Amino acid sequence: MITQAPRGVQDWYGENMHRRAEVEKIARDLAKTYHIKEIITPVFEHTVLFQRGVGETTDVVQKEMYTFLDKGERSITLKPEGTAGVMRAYLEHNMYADPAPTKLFYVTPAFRYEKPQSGRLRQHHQFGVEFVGSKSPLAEVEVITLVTELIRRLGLKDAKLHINSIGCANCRADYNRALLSYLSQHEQSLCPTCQERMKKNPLRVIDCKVPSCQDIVREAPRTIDYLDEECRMHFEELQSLLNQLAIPYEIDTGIVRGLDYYTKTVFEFVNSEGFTLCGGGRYDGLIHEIEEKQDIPSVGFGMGIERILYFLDKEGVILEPEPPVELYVGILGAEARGRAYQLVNQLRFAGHIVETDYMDRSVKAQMKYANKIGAQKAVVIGDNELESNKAQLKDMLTGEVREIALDALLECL
RNA sequence: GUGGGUAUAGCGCAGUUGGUUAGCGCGCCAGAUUGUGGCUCUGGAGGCCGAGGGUUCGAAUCCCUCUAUCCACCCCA
Repeated sequence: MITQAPRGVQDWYGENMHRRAEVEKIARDLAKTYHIKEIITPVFEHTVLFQRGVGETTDVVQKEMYTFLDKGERSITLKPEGTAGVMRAYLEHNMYADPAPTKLFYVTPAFRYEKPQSGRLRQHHQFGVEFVGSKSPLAEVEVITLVTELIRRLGLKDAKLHINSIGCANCRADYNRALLSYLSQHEQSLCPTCQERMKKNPLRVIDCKVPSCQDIVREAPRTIDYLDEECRMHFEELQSLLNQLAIPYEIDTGIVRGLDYYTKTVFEFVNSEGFTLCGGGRYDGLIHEIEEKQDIPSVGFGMGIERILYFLDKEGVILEPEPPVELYVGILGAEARGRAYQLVNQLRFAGHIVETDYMDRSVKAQMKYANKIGAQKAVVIGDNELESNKAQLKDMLTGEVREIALDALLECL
């Protein structure tokens, strides 16, 4: 039992660890070209931050958070998503006093108490961006172009941008009234969960995948028809910018997103089977939820790294492989050990990937090992080599051997 | 949260209607003359058959419970 990790969490090692590191590297490198700065916030926060930020009525807050009392009787929660903590840090460190906008990216674990299945874990990892301080649709465009390019660099082909506008608090009141009155006409035909949703958060009914509910939803009032003048203009401008940038998109009035903080723009990248690769949108009300005296607009998105790896795998995308061992240095005899090892480290310090023997293996076994770890070249260092300053450098791919001066080994790599 | 499948060596799998020391492939370690890999051959290590209980003379095999894991739904990332 103690050799088994808790349910829904996994270790990262070997090939999978390398693939994750590659994805993160591609994301980081791209973010930096946008002049977006990295931020790391704590793994846990005060519970109230998520209750207020993510929203009391969401599933995430209601039943999926890892919440506990610490020894000082404070209610603490492991972060279930990346945005709230970043916004807290933004306010705590008065980043609104810096020249606006503030552009931040993060790579973070996130914790949700859910039943694990493929593409769904209790600890997962997100790469995300928060663009704080701009109400311009160019902020959405910035985030969307970044994701578009990220998906391109990762090599994912099967991804389409879907956008929608769910309006602001002002439009929402009108819309909810219209939606509720429509839904109540069809209440009997809705699935039981949707009948529940009607009472708590009618917007969620839109997301339902039950065919009978989808039939009803198809005719339901749409958020974009209830936008006020400002929200409508905003959405139109966004589309115009996307058109100018030749970024293909589709308006999908079905996107509502699962977190309460979204306003105006919401977007998702989905594959042909309808699975979400990543999602985001605008949340102009979030900062106000955390600190009432502030009212600062923001846009962001989050991408699940595990999910990206899953889709990469599915599409058969091959990422940059781990660099191979350039040279294996075999050691022959205890007398040569110290000086051979010194040579190994000299090459390493010069930037080369070098491996050697720690197992006191025979030369034959060492060559076998060099072959198994995929070393490109191999050389055996014994007393003879150290005395004569000459060694046999073997190309492990072709089997060719050539004699080289030992102190010129560096130049042969 | 609801429903279904699975659990035998590091990995992938066999294991008859319950029957004695639980196998195979790959991998790992060692050897096939003295200082050079890949191919081949030989040998070796490695399993409380997921855990606990029950039925039985006898359980990897049948039954129950638990745990883990996978899949679908829900939700999401």
